Amino acid sequence: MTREEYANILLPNVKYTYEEYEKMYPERNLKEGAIVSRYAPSPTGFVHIGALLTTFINYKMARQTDGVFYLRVEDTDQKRSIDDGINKIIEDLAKFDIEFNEGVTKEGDKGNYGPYTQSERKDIYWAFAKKLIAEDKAYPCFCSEEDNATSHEMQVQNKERTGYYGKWAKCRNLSMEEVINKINNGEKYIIRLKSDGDFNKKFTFKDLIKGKVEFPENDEDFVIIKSDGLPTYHFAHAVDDHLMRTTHVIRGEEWYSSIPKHTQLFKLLGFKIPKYAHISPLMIEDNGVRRKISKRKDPEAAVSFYHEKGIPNKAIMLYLETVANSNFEMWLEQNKDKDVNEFVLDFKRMSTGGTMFDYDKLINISKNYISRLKASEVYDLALEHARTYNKEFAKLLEKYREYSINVFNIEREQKKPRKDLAYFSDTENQIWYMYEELFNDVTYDWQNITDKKEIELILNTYINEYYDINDDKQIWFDKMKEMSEKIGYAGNMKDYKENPQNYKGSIADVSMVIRVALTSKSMTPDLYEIMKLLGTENIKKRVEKALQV
RNA sequence: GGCCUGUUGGUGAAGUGGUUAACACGUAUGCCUCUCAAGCAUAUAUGCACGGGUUCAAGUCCCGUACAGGCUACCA
Repeated sequence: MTREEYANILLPNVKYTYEEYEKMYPERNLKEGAIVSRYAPSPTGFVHIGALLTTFINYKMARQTDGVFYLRVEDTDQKRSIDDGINKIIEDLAKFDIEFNEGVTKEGDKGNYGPYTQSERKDIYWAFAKKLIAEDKAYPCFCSEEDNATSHEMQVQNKERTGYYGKWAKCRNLSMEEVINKINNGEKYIIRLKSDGDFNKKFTFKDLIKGKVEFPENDEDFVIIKSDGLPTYHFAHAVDDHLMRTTHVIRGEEWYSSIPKHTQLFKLLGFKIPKYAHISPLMIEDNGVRRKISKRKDPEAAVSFYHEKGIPNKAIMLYLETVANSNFEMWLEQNKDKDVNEFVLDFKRMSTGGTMFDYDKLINISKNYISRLKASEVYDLALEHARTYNKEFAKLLEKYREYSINVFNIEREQKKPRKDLAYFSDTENQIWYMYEELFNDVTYDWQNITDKKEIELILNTYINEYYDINDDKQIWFDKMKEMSEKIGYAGNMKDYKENPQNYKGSIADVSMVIRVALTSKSMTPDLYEIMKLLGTENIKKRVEKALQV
């Protein structure tokens, strides 16, 4: 029996040979330096912030080099897969403007390197597994779970390294005849790699982010084909990334330790080793302990958390970009007029340790981002958020579209726009008083001036003698000064601070009374602009209402 | 237990052997034709985890310790 025949018995009914597959998926014809990268999730239907970071880096690297970014579904673990999970992932990523130019789409596969779903590539994996068996670089293993558990226990007891290697690799030296006999007896088997590595030998490896490192060679005969016939991650990674002609494998740090396995597999398969970049995880502080952000424990791990909070997706991307390359912030500062996409991401500037997830920073970025938008854009985003999370308020926004846009425009179109809205779940809280419908059960906190007579004096004097909707801002302010002085208040803060005993208070106190009467709040944006929008009728109504209290 | 990696202010970080350790966030105070926000100004590090060593000179190179993270599955 030749080794080819033997391989055929172990992995029967394979349609094509590995040589044929190699021909089917030729080298890509891309310009020098173009990066082919991918996002390869398990279809769990859930994108978390760490995955989004990794995906973004993959996407951006391909894009900035005119390369290819594709989506591959890693569903070799059927237990973890969720129906429709991949569609959810595609939708979520689209919200962040992450789009694929190849791979799985909602309408099926796109591109010439498919199928892009691992469960549909069984024949391909088998073809390459056969090659390894024929070359005596892989072998069937009949060990049961219990066998392995026993070995593991003994290894722990003897303080030896755990794993299926060396003398623990019981099936490694089975002869072809012994194997055939076992198969004829109906024994189940998996395929393991016949490792040629020596744990006591080291090799150096260069990671694009972490730099040069030494690893011991892999001597474990790890599984490449599982009992369900599907490949393990390791094997699928080697075969797929080779055949799909991936140039850069950019993935989470949890894979870093698998480098000895992966490079060995590529070599044994005769593949060119791709470049690797391992991204350090996003960390979170939990009771004084830093740990990797976790989907299960941390609400902020789920991308949906930010959606609910109303942090714009673009702001999240800006934050992730600063996490990826901290000089991005400085670049933004110096290139305000340029498109964000012009920023070039650099592996060398990525953090080698875990980055603490900085929520305050995210909020700050979001606040700045929103402040640079046009009022109509803010309106659109606010409405979109309200439609899902605050339906009543959404109705108001829709009913008063133009008016609402004007509200969002207060102190916006100026060189230093106002920055008080950081996320859209806060919208109503920020502007509710601008809507008559919501201005019902208000209470007034008059701050410094508590005497009712004074309040009446200020409001009446203002409405009857000074207020005119047609005043421009300067006149409006001059009048405020004039009135303050007339009724015994300092017209400007300097005078008041110099001789407080000469006045009942200052223009600030007078303005405050008007502000509270009109909005019921002591902190608002520019009073003049608010009044302009409220209009004479509402202003009079609100003053009356305030006087009745 | 083993194998890798990391450790600069409250946080993210710049820094790759040589003056007073960038910058941003946060915090505090002050300034401003009204409040708040913004803006501006100022302040905010027991000398870069700790202990040794190399060097004329070390966050910056070497060794050890501590702490943290990842991996150590027929999961990805």
